[in-house]
Amino acid sequence: MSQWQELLRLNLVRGHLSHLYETTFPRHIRHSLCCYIESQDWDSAAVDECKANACFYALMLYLDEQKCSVQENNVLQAPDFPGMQDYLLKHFSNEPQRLAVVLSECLKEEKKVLALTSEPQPCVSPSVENNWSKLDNTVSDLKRQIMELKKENKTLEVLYENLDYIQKTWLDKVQQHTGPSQSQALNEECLKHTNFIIQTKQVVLQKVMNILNQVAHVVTVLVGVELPEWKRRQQMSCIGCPADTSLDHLQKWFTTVAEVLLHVRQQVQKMQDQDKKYNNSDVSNSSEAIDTCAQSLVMKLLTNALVVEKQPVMSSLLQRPLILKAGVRFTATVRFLINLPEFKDLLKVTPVFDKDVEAAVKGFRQFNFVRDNSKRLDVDSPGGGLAAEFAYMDIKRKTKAPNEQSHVGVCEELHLVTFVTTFQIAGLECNIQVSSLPVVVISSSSQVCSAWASVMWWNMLSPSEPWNLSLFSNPPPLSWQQLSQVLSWQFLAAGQRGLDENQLLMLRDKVGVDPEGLVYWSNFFKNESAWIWIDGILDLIRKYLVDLWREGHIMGFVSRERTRVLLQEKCTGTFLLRFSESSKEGAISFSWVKHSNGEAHVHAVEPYTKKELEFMSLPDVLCSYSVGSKFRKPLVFLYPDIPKDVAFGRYYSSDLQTPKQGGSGYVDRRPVHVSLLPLTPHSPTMEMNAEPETMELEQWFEEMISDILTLPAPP
Amino acid sequence: MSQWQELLRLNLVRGHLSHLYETTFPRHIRHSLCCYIESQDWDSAAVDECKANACFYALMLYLDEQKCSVQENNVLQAPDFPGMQDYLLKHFSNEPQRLAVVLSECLKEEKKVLALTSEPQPCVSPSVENNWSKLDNTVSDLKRQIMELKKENKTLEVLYENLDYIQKTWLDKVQQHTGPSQSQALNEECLKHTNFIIQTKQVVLQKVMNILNQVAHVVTVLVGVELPEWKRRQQMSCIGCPADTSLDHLQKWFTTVAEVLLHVRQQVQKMQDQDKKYNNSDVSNSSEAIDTCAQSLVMKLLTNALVVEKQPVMSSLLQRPLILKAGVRFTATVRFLINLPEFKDLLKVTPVFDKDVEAAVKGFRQFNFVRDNSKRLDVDSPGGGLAAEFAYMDIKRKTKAPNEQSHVGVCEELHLVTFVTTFQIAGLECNIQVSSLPVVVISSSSQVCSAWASVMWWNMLSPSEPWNLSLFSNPPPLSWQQLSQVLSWQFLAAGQRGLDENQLLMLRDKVGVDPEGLVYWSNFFKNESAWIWIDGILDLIRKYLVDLWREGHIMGFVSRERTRVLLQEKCTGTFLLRFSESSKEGAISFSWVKHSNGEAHVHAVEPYTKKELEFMSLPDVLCSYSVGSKFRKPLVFLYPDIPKDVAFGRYYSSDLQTPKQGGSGYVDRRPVHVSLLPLTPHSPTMEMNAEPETMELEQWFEEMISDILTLPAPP
DNA sequence: ACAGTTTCCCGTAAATGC
DNA sequence: TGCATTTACGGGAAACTG
Repeated sequence: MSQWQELLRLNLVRGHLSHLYETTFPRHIRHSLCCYIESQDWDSAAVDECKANACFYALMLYLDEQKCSVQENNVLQAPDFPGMQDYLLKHFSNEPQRLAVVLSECLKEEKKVLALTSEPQPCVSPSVENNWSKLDNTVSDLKRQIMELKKENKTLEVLYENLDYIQKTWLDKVQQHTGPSQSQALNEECLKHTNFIIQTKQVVLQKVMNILNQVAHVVTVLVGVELPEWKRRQQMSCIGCPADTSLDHLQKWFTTVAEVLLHVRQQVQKMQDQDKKYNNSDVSNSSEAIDTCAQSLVMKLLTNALVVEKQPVMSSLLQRPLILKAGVRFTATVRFLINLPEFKDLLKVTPVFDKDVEAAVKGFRQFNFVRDNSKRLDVDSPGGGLAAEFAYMDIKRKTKAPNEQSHVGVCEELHLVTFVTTFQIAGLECNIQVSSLPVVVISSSSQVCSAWASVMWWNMLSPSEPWNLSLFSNPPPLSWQQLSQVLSWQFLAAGQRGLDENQLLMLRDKVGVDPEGLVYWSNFFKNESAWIWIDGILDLIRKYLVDLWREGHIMGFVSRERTRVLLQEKCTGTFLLRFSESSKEGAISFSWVKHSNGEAHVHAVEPYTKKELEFMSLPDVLCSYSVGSKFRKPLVFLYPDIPKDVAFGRYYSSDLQTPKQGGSGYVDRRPVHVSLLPLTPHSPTMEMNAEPETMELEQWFEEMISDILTLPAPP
Repeated sequence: MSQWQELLRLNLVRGHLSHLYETTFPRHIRHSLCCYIESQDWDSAAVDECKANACFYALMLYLDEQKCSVQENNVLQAPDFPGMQDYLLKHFSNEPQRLAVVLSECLKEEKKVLALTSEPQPCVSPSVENNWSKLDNTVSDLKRQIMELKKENKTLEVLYENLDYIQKTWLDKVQQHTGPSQSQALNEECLKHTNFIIQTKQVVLQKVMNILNQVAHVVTVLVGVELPEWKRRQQMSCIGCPADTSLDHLQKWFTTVAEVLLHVRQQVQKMQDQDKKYNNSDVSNSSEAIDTCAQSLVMKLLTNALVVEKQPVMSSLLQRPLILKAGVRFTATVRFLINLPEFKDLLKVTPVFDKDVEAAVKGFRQFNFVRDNSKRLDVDSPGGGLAAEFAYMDIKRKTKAPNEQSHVGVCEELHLVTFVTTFQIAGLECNIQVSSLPVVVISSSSQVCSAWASVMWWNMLSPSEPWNLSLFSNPPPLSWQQLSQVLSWQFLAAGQRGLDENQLLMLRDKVGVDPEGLVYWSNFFKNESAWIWIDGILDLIRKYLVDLWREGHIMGFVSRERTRVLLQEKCTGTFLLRFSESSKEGAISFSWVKHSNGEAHVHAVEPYTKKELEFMSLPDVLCSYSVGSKFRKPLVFLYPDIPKDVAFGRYYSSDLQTPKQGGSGYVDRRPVHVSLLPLTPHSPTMEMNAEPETMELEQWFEEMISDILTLPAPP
């Protein structure tokens, strides 16, 4: 199977990948030519113009062939090869290398997605899928069984009724109108029938018990395995893990099993009624035991059926759930997994803040909801399940209690939103509730960074209920393994690409890992912390560098020293992008190498801050950056050897070379960033700030000559 | 009298002028050398380096002379001529022309301030000052009179007592121990005394009436002229007029007159008491009439003594009072002009929103204060008067009434803050109140612009109470005369410089003035209005251009056409700064002239917005702006002929030519704005974007040669 | 549909508490 | 005093509402 087909099979062409094919390369071409594309070595072609040309023309040839082969068959049903060829010629014939870069990139991204999926971690693995289809089968089989049983029971009922009718209407008549022997025969016949019925009933009861046993097992699996696993997946998803948090399967299983159980109880009830009606007491006991059993299973299912489908989240911080700001609205969705008509509009759910939590004891601040947020679970259109979105919740701090004296910071306090409901169904009184994951309550958006550190830390540490809300009064360490995982997710969430080995190694040094591979909360988050620095960079990426980060053009986390080592072996003009280690606000710099007099000099530009990138995108900076009074361009190849314009060209704003004549009558202008190179450390300091690089004279004469040649002749 | 002395006499060296001498030139030098400085032609020197040098050395010589002449007298009491010389040498010996520019500028500014003051408008004119000293005299004379009268009354009282004592103790004794004739003589003597007393009393009463008459006149002047005039000055000051709003004089007059009146009443009371005591009823009538008269004068004074010293203003919009935002705190100060000990802590003042205003009738929105803002008037330290600052007021909108349906916009609704107080003094029950000027209530800061338009318009139109709060349901027009005045004030407030004739002419065209010289509210403020555009520019000046605007380097309001006309007669490289007419957000552009092939081409750069100036100050832009691939600098002289660096040099940031080596290890960089000049309209369009200006080749060769010569020699 | 108006809320700065 | 936390509010945008 081709890589593409595998992706399609697992339904992985979505999100980031889907976006990639919306913006950089037509998905339909990737689809139609999947095998051919995967057979070519785009990676080499991306860095070798000759190879790129060769690949491009090979592709054109291939398309020619396809066109021919199609014409022999049916033109209409075949892929639109001529269209594809047109597209490729139009977009890439002038720069085949860009095609190579794009396709190499796409294939790499696909591989990455496939790799992610096959990781055993909290993503859905094939073995899980296997379990799921087994459960699917089991559950549908249970439904089939109960439906059959229902039919049998119906038959039984008919038999009963017939027998009863016969006994009641004919037995007397026969006795009156015929002899006792015939009456005796009839009686015996009836008795035979009765016995048959009783036997059948025993069989049916046996079947019911059989079903119940199976149901009990399924319920155990659902409540004990599948639901906790979903909750863990949701938990990980909250902190950025690309996990499947769909409730479709669970809802189907819960619904069907509940349906089966309700049917069971209904049938048992019927049989008990029959028994009463016909004064059979022989089976009552066992049927009652069955009902009790069914009832307890129903209760088990019901009490676990209420789930927080979407954890509390503020609309402005969708990527960072579980952070609530006092006085600002947040949203949460609750779903009842048993989607049966009898529950429609039955459940009125009320959110309660810190229900049963003895806040005062812990010394936490206390909050409550400002208004009544109760909602009835109604059928939501897309999924068709019973859900309610609590969209206008906000909390307010209670006037401070005197003993409210916490020894943890506000972002280390953990609170709960609990959803409570009470209802009757099938004679059962239900009081059920479900809590959100612990939330952090802040009062200013400047605390989001700290709050998110808590959320990540806590969720990595606490895989299952019951939660320890005082975890941060003595926070356990996290293994670097775990921390690097969650950090990578942050970058995946912010910039659609995680962190690679080298980047993580650099971060490992920054964060401070103890010899046992553990990271301590105080090191990670408290003063001078690595996290504040990382979060600044995440924000930088989110706002200004998504494209470049997604495409992997930002090495980013690489030390100054390593930058020097990497660059000095490359040719003059090679550069790389790295995040400033000194700025807490998130800033990006570039370093480039210049060889002169046999020495390699690596320079780094003053980092660009968010404020500056607001004005001029990084690609534009890279495009126009100049050095010295002659405005030479020192940036040529993105490390290792990608021509600058190949990597960033598509993100340049309309070029300076073609001034727009917008009719406004104004002369267009653009900012260009210029540096005077400082004197290189090894050369003796000169008095004047003359151009320190003597090599330049030669280069400059070349430029001059070429400029003179291209100038229009003087009149 | 020298210009400087005139300024000092009128106490005009404050505000903008004072600031000027804090930042650009030492005030003490200006002061000590005032006549000499005013005798030189700095204006010519500012644009002629030779003259500037000459002036500088002449000044040095003058100082030398002064030094010598001083040494003959007393060194300690003379101005510090050596210090001045040191200062001037240190700061200007390298650039005498800058001294000329600075002094020329200063003298111009001084002239401007003098001119402003002598305008008849709402500023304090000499004739007014004259009136004030007259009032001063009248009032102190009144006080002198009443004090004298008090003494006389005291004497009178002693006489009375003596007489009484004699009559009561001696008359009987004399009758008993001596003969009736002696008794008769004594009786006659007493009668004579009594008559004398009665006569004296008449005279005193006459004097009292005389005083009262004078007081009545003063009260009429105070309440009818001075107070309304102060209120009008305050009103104009609110909308930017540089008027004197000090209450010192009024407070002094009110206080003294009230004191006089209270003394009058006290004395009259005393006399009435005497009359009662000694059973004289002959003067009672007239003294009672006097008291009634005094009482009514006191009441007239009291009811007018409460004033809003500082109109309601939000702390974040100090330059724009009378705009209140619901839910945001604002401040107002109330003063009681009668600063007598008996009023201390007596007045509890309560602010009420829209008191007695039938809001519902007009359909205006209704508001009220959130908390009780009552305050007692206490002695404020600086002025020593009775005042209270209401600092934490904020208002909230009432739940909307059903008939609340206004046909004017929210910024056209006018509301009042009324300050109410009730107290007893000298047996009088007083209910007095004073209202602020009408305020505009907004709900979002985006409405400030519109609200300020209303405030300006309204205050220009309504010189005195009673206010018409529904003025905007049918807003009268404003004369261009008035509007241009208030517009100029806005620029004075925002950038410490008003608008000149030419700028106003350009604005006149923008605003749209009808043939009768009237401007209509709907034209000025409503859709596509001039005001929104102007306000954007005010904001631009306030935030980024105060210095340049203050110094008059921004022509600003000048049409594109006029720019062309002005510039084409100047030499290549002459430029001027003008505000973009197309941007509603406030943006500034520069236009420059270039002569080539005998034709003058005037170019204008794409305007710079606030967002861009946030990054790079306009002087830096002007300094670094370059054109073409060779980065030529097209800006040389600020119109008419000020060298660029003379005008803007002191505002350049640290120069690109001297890269800072901050030890950070990063290469410093700076943005430079670059344009490719479009092809000039008259030359035929060329295919490639080669340099269109052929003149450049020659210039470029020159540059090249000079560059080669200054390069370090190759190794 | 739409404009005038209000609400919402981030991000920063200042105030407050501890 | 210094830090942690909360409050204030401009400014931009979304939401409301006639």
